[in-house]
Amino acid sequence: MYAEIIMDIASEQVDRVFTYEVPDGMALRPGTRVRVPFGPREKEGFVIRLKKQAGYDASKIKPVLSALEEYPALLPPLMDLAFEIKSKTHCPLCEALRLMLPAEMRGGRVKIKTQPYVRLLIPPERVDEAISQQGRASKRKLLITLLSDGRDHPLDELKEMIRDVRTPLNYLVERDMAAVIEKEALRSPYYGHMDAPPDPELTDEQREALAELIPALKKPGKPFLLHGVTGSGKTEVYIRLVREALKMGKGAIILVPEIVLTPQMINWFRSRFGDNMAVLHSRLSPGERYDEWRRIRLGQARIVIGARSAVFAPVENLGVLIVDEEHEQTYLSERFPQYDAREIAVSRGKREGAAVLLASATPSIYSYAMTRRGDYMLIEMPHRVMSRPLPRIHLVDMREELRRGNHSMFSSLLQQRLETCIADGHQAMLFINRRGYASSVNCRKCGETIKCSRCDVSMTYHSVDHTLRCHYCGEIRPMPSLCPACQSPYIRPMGTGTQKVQEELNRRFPGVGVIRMDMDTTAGKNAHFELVDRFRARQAQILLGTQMIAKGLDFPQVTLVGAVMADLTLNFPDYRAPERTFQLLVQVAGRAGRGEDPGEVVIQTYQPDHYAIAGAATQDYRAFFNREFERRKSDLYPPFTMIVRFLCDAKEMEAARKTAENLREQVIREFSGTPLYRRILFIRSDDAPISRIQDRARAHVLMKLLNHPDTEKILARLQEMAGGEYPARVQLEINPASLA
DNA sequence: AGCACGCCGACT
DNA sequence: GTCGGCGTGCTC
Repeated sequence: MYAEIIMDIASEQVDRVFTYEVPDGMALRPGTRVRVPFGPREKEGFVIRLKKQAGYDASKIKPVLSALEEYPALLPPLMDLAFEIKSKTHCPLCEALRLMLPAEMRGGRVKIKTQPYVRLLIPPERVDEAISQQGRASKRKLLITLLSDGRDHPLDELKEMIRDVRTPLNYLVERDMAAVIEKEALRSPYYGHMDAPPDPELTDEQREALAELIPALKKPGKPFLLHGVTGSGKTEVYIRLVREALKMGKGAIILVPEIVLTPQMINWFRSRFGDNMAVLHSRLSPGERYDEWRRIRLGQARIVIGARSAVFAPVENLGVLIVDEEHEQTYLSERFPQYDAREIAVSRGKREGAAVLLASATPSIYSYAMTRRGDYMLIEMPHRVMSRPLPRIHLVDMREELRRGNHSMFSSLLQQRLETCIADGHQAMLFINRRGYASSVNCRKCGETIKCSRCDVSMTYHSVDHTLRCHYCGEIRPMPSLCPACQSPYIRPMGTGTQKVQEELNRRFPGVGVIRMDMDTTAGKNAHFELVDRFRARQAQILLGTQMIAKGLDFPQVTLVGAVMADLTLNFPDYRAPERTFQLLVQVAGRAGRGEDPGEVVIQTYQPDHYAIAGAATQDYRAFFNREFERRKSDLYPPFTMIVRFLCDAKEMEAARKTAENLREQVIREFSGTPLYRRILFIRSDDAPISRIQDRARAHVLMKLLNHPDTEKILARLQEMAGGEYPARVQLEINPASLA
């Protein structure tokens, strides 16, 4: 018996099968990971296929050394999916296969899950003496007493019994009276069972949605797009659908955009499904991730909730794949191979006969367009649960405010509504999509803008520590007092960010608690949860933040939501700017009025007539879609075309530019005069909009290709070109999330 | 990806 | 005369 093996080496040069002999008695199946001799070394590889005939010079064939697991790590349908990804993105097969496994599984260093335990080092006969020596340090006495039973105690357990146990423990550890040791954890990482709340009564809309969805578990057809307004109870639909799948003995995968943003959803699922559920996301420790993956692979957990990469979770007999907030950018992988988790979900669902449900309050233009073409089935839930009204939305024209002499960042309406909200004891959320204090620092004399020395972007002023920061590379510099170019003292911060809004709030509403949530205040591992908890516990009346507060959060006490500068995203140089603006504003508005009291939203803008902003104010998705769809068609943007680019980066701009120019010429030379050339609507090479990031110069070749079956051939060739040798590093991006 | 083999400059 | 630069080429 022989096995065709792909080496676990990410290189095009070994991206082909190698034939090995399977020793007698070794049970191998396709998908099993193996250790094999490869050249002078040993390597890991994947069994792709078994065969009777070697089909290769028998004297050169070596035997498989061992299987790395007793079960195939790759399920057959996921292997097929890897082949599909390879053919779509033209990456080595090994790279596609790696997506299916937790990273820590590779390289032979399978981590063993450990947990800190505390052990007392004082001999039993001297314990009493030690206790009496602690004087009035009651926590130390208690700790020694607890540990004196001779057992090792889990640190977590001690933390629950003694508040701030770290202090007495450090004291004992420093004096060699106790030690913290890592032991293999025997429990699954679960916090025990949670009481399931009673099932809520379904609304008519939820019932109708389920009536369409549940039959698809038995007889899958086209993917579904569920368009349900914020607060319409989509999560309950997911739960019922998953429960039906379980009843049929099938598994489920639920993708969420960012785990930290959806703790509530996780809790809901955990309380309903308990240990039958696994969670996969980047904040798990490597050991936890591996354990969760194994629980799924071995069938102990049939339900998976996770971020993007969970679409590859090894669930057998998959019944349903759900993509929550399907319009989110996070479903596009930014690393290579670049994949779109939504596309994978659709493909995997079709391959494995599972129902696919994409859902959002603000569907992506792409997915909604698919329902118009009849490729996806549309389900609508236009009303909130408990007949709660959608919040009332006010648009404020900030140009008008300026004309009336109000030069501040708060319109008189927002100011007045904030006052009322605070006086009524309610809570408010303020949203501004820029962190820091100001967008840039400019000199009023010479016009100089202070830029980062390593990136071609203006630096942002941070008032807390009076520094300038680059949001691309993290460089921090003190704020200068003189213009670096002309030495004049007339430099000052321009624009508005979260910090400046906070300062203004403190001035206008002295004594009112403000919590600011942005990248700067959520750096720590749990900072995000702590801030959310503090706001929920009403320790502050105003939550101020960037887009991280726009989504998923559910604070019943919030009655007022303000978008301080709604135009910020609209002015991004990106064809998706209107789509993003609309989505963000609708999501932000959806944070208001989720409890008993009705909500109110104030959107401040300089472009109240823009269809993205006016559309968000009326919450009319369909009208927005129709308008945006027409614009995409007339301006030739996706989904009618594909935006493709070679991104070239190098130490020197000259190398990046030369590479880009070379690639552009190659493309033209290759296709001009062929029928394929008509598919290339546009090609040009240029410095990238951000021409330097982290001290790498960036140039690109931007192309627009007409969507057509032929286009595949062009992409395949472009992919090959990207793999060539150039003075700069080259990456081919297809419909990238950003063109920066 | 490694790691060999392989053909040209500065050292004992 | 030898050590070593890293340019092509192979790994079942």
